[in-house]
Amino acid sequence: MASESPQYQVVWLVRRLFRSMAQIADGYLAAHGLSAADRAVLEFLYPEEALSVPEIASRYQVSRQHVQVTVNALLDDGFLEARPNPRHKRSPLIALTYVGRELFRKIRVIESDYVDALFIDIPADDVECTRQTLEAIYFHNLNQGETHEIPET
Amino acid sequence: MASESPQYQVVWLVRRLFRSMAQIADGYLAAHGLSAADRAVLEFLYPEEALSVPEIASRYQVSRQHVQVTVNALLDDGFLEARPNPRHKRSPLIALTYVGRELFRKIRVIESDYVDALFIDIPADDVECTRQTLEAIYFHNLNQGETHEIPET
DNA sequence: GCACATTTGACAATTAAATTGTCAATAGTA
DNA sequence: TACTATTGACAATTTAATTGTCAAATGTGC
Repeated sequence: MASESPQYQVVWLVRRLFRSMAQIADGYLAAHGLSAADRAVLEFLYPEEALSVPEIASRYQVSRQHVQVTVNALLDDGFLEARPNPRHKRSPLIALTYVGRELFRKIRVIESDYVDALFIDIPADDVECTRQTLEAIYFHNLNQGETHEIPET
Repeated sequence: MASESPQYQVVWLVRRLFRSMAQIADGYLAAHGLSAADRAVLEFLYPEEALSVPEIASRYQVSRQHVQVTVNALLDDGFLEARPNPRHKRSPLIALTYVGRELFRKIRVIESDYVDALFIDIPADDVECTRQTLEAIYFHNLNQGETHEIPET
């Protein structure tokens, strides 16, 4: 790694960071009966978003069918509810229930403890610089690959 | 996302970036008959590293058995070779063959094109700041979770 | 309105990455 | 030398996700 360009090292770190963060996340998510896919769906709907299944799928960049299964399970668990969709009579809008919103809030509290520990000695300026850089790369990356709707940051 | 702390946004971006980068990588890797796991193993050994399977597993943070299968396939393909291990007579050191090294070099050329495009308008200072920040977080993350050997950056 | 291509939800089969479990052989170690 | 731990091989399982298919319903062009 010593000889790699700083750009490549950033990419390398994103890959490794994702893996080790995912490993930690799996732990506390499993403790609440959730998978990473469940968490992603809840996040897209938090706090007050109402989206159809195909809309969630295009944001999450996974197949419609996979999101459908995930959403159906979360509906059964009472974390999500289906509301009439003014734009598509067949495809209801999916939104968090009160219970689902509280669940995700609890997840986020757990996560903010981890995140705080992670960033404990990083100056605010560096965090902001990193945020902007990654955001710029993220948009570039989207344009290289498939385009899809982007949540506002 | 508008209301999230910049720290949380960095974590969010790492997750999303990983996903969309992995999607692009899968394309050119599959074109060379490789999986992401194959690539990871080649990367750990590139250019001249010689590690036993259990050592690779602990760096890659996946199960020994999974790495074994991956390594065995790459041995069959002629991209890796087994060398006698002075420290463990049972567990050979795995290293790249000439063909394997050239293959990974080719992969890296493809990747550097993507990486260059990604960072095209990012100032060098910002890249360096991002690199340092992610590296610091990566080390924090490791200390929170399971400890393992870390490749020098 | 009416015909038609598209979208959607449900269901099934499949793929791929990875984990877990087991076991015999062998290696390091007390 | 005896004993515990590590290793490679193999198998079964888990999980996330894709792909394919279909009928019903929907939106759209005319």
